[in-house]
Amino acid sequence: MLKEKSLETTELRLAKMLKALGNPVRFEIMEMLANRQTCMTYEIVQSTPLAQSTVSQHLKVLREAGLVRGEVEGPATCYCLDPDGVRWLKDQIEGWLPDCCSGSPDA
Amino acid sequence: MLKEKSLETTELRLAKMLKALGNPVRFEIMEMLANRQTCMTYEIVQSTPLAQSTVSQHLKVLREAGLVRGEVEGPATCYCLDPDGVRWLKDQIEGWLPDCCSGSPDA
DNA sequence: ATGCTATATCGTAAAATTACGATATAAGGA
DNA sequence: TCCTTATATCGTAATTTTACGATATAGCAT
Repeated sequence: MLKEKSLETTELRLAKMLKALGNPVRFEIMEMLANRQTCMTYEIVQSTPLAQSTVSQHLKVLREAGLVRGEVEGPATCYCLDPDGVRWLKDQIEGWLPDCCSGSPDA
Repeated sequence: MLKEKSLETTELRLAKMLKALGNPVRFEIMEMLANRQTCMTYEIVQSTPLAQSTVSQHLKVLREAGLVRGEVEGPATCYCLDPDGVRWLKDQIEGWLPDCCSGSPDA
């Protein structure tokens, strides 16, 4: 019974991550962080045509999904990918594969 | 230059997949297919409170994203995950990790 | 305290997505 | 041919998401 509860929690967490990544702006932010390792919020804002408040909201969604981390650094905030979250996501998707637990032949 | 074009294509494909997975109904369909290996369309319809036309549209989105395959089987259609697409998705997400190309220490 | 910079939150209009019923298509069987 | 079954597509109403400006919060100077 406890197992089932945590399965549900796993599903919810996964669905939340995927929903966060389903938006093109948030996807671009993830790509940017993957390429640049870290970014100040204002750098992310500058890389888009959007208002600062909009980007801030998107960052919040990514944060709450466990995909990025924001560390306050003086008056600004430094964002980076959350490697644990991303790795977890990767593992979950891998778990969808029928042959996930045996060796992968040629991929 | 050709490389950049294909990078863009990669990004677009990835964004499309994630967008497809960002919807809770489509996510549930993926989970169902991952658990059951294959499903007839009407089985998927029965597993939701939604109209047949709605489910059909969701399946189309998943198909066009390269996440599922539908094979016509007599008068019905048999759906299953597209292992190539799912594996590709997993690899792309793995590529976001900073240590993706070295050995993973303890994960 | 005042002012400046960087972010976050709130309320709301605009845009996009979703779900539906109706209708079309396609494969078999009588 | 005419039904029946299973699925797909179309047009549109309803819901959800997004983007914005305005405003609040927080840190750090002067």
